[in-house]
Amino acid sequence: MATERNDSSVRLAAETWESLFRAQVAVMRKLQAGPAFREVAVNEYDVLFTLSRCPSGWLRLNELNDHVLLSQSSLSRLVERLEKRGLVDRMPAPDDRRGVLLKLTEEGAALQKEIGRAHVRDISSLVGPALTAAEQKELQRLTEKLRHSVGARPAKQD
Amino acid sequence: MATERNDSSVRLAAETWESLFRAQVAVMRKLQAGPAFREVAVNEYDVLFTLSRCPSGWLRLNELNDHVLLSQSSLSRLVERLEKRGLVDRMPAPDDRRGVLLKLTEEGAALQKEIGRAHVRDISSLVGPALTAAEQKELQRLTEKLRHSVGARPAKQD
DNA sequence: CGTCGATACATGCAAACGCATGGAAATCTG
DNA sequence: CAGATTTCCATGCGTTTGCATGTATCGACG
Repeated sequence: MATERNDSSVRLAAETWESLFRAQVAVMRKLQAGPAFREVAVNEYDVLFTLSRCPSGWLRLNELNDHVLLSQSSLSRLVERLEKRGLVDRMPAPDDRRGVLLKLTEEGAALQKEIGRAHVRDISSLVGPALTAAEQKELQRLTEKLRHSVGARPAKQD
Repeated sequence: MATERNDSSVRLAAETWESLFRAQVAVMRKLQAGPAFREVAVNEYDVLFTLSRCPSGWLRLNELNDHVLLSQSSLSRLVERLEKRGLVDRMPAPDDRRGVLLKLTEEGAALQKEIGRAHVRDISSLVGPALTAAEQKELQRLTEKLRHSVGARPAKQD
């Protein structure tokens, strides 16, 4: 019975998603317009950011692809560009010779920090005035819960 | 003092945004993979959807652009494609001859409904199990609040 | 050990995108 | 009302993206 859903609950889920999506669009639009994304595109920064948050420093291309809204081939070429710009280093994975490990270069880490600072400031100036601290915490909790539930699910039955 | 923000509040806002963004990515990834978006891309469906929700039926290209995360030129060409496929009608705006009015054709409206149904089902199967009804309502409230606050703001000072 | 399917990444190619710009119409200014 | 400025949409052009496919490696199985 948990999987059975009536009209109103289906409608609620759809409206919730649409609201989340539109909010994301609205915020993203402002962020993109800011000066922080002159040098690197949003997807590129996203990759740099994800690499910067990786504890070991090295990350598989594969795993990176789970965090970014890009196809495998596009990510492959995006990383290729970042490498040519000297922002990331590549290395064949030691335990799986199909795999590729990625790591920020010094320059890449520096650029990420620099853009990250401006980025965070922009975000704060958008989100800060919109929601109280408690509301932000609650929004964070709900979106994390949503993400984990969605990510854990093994896709949808065909 | 309302505009002054300390480190922890800046960090909270950034973490909140990242969580929202990642949740959006996770859900969008699943939605894109579904069979609903074989015929039309997400951006294209978004346009059809927005037009379907327009009370008068006709919508300015200009206003449409506020809802979609696309540049003006890309939207222009996207609409051009939809027109060639017979999904939307164009018409010069009567009161402003620079403007263009858009409306779904019968076929476009039918396609939007068909895809919309599948889309809503997919969303429900992702969001429904993740959050309780109360949580979904709260998430909707918070994201709406965020969107309105961000949208109302006249962009950022340069 | 050899074969077969699955997985990880790269690449050819057409489609879609953003930036810069163009032209036409509206609006502002003196 | 003439000229300057702004707004709205279209278009040229180089870049980025996704799909389909290719190549190499891994893991499973007889």
